[in-house]
Amino acid sequence: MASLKDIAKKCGVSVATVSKALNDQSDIGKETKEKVQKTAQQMGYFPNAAARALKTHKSYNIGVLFKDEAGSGLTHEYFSGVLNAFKEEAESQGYDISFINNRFEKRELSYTEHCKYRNFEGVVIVCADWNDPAVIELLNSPIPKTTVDYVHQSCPAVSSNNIQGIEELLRYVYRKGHRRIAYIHGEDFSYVTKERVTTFRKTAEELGLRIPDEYIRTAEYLKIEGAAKATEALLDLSEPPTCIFYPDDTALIGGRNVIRERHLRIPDDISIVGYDGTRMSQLLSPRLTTIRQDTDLIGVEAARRLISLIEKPKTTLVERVVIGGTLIPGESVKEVTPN
Amino acid sequence: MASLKDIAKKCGVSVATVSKALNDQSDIGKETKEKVQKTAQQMGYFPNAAARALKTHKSYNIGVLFKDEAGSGLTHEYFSGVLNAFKEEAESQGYDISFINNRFEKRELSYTEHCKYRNFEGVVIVCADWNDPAVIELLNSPIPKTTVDYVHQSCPAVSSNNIQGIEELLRYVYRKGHRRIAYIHGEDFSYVTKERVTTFRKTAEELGLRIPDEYIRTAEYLKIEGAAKATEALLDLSEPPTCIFYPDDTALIGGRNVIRERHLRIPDDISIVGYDGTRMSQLLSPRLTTIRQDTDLIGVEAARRLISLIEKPKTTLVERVVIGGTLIPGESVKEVTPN
DNA sequence: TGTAAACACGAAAACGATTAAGTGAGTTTG
DNA sequence: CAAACTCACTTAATCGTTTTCGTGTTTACA
Repeated sequence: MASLKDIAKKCGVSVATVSKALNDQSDIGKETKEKVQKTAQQMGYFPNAAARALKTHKSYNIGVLFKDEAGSGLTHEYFSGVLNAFKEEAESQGYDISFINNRFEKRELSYTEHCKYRNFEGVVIVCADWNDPAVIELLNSPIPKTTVDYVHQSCPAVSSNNIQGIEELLRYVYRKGHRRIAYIHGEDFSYVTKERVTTFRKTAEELGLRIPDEYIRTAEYLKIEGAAKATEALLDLSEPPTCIFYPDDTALIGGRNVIRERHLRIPDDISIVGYDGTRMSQLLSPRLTTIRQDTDLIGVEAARRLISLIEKPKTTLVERVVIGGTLIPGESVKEVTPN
Repeated sequence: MASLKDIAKKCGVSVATVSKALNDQSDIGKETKEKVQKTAQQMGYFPNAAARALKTHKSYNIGVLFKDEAGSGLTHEYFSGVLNAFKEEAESQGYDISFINNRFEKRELSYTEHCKYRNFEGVVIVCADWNDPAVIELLNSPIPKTTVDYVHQSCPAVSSNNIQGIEELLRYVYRKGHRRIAYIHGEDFSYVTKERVTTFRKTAEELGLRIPDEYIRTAEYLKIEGAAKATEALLDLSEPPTCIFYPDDTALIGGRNVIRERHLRIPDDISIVGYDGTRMSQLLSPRLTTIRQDTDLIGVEAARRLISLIEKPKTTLVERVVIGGTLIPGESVKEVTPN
């Protein structure tokens, strides 16, 4: 409400002086500066964001691209966890968070245009269709940006360490004595899937495991049907696995249901492991063995990188940041004697 | 990038003319208007949000207060579902969404101040500590606002219909033949709990059910421990219930685990019902009998009310809007013969 | 003591838009 | 045919900041 003008009047100085005093500039007398600052405090002054943004082209506003499709966005624990951490960190550094969209008045706007319209200083793409031309345009735009769980040459990327995660998980299961281990993985085209599958194969080799082709199957992330089907197929094999890896904790439920229907006990008859460390995974009984992705750290790191890119573009590295996950032992993997 | 000035230059008219032409004002010749609009289109013009906000005091920006404490905020399916729907609806009406916080540069700002600073036109409070003085200040501020799941005299409130939900659930269970029905409800101080418990008691009376006091127990929302404990107590009764109501789908898991540990089968030995209709509830086996809260409709309705309040403050009713839930039969309640 | 540098502040333009008021040309009207 | 209107457009002020440049006063130094 109170503006620089009001403060200026009250202090008997010019608007320029007030502005400088509040911005702690050098060419202001100590006394005046203090007086102005005190008055501003008393009047409950804070700058008008619009005016400041107009003049300085700094909005202290960060845009978040967050497309919620088929329950894999905002309402999904992993992404919303990342967003929440991102928000906290960005806010603590003085930035506000807004959602990017592609609408403006009655017509459409590209994401990039929307960002310019709102003077976003940077953008984090947490969850999006990476093949969408509008997203690609945004990636190629000069706006500072950071991606989560997707690597693009134009900007820093923060993602969880799938290599370490899968390797750790597989070695853990191996130590528990399992040798017949199946992997139901997510969609083939996904970057994440590729990393995980490659690592799975490589680690298996290192351990001297022979993984038959029919042990490696595909099922959609976050959907139970595919995992259920794949589980059926695995259980129907003449030599079924003793342990099954699932794409994520949610898809795992599909397999878990099938196993229960067949009156097999987890982990006595068959062991299972998930991925994500969702809240749910630890509520179930037996608790899931899974990898907790560190959504907090991912979010915080993404925010730090982005803000660094905004504030010191020259010295900020465009690199991939990989955040390690944590193995949660749970109770869904049984100790067996290797056969 | 392109400003009114650029368009003006290109069209050989004044800035004012361009502004009017684009805002479809009346005192502009048809030809000029078309020419300007076409040029603007070609140049990829869109207004500068900051400049416009500065001049008009309209930011087309809505603030969301969303405090994530102990996993009950952004990362919770119910609230994030509401937020997502709110976002969609608000965006489709030309508003953008930002998060409210209480930080500004190095110091703190109240929520109200933050809203003024950012020129938010309205505020939706989705999830907050309603006893926090800062929240109360915001509620009492003149900023247009809407609350979700909390009723305050100052603004429209959108909430799910707990009365209908509990009544429907209880009548359903009754029809299935259950007579010994226990209710583990959420924290006593909560508005939602009060409504639900009152309704439970009233409906029970209407059905001629006698609910012993030890059948009504308290456990925290969204936490499994309390529900687990309460379940133990219920199962230890000399005459245990045949069906247990839980505060929500998540807390229910606590009870479910206890039941499984005791080698009781759901629903054959005991029936259970949840509340919320979370994704998880339908993944479990057996699928939960629960009430799906219509987060989509709640979000959309909250957005509509708020925007209506912003755009036509005189004619918008400050009333409570109650959104009905949907009974999801699931498989966790068994048909029994009443005893 | 004279000159230069340092200091403290103000005037004014600018950011990009909106809008009330003004202006000149053409049109209507009595 | 002069007065009164319309129409279509321009001028200029304004929103609240920031920032460049200018100016007057004080201090420093030779």
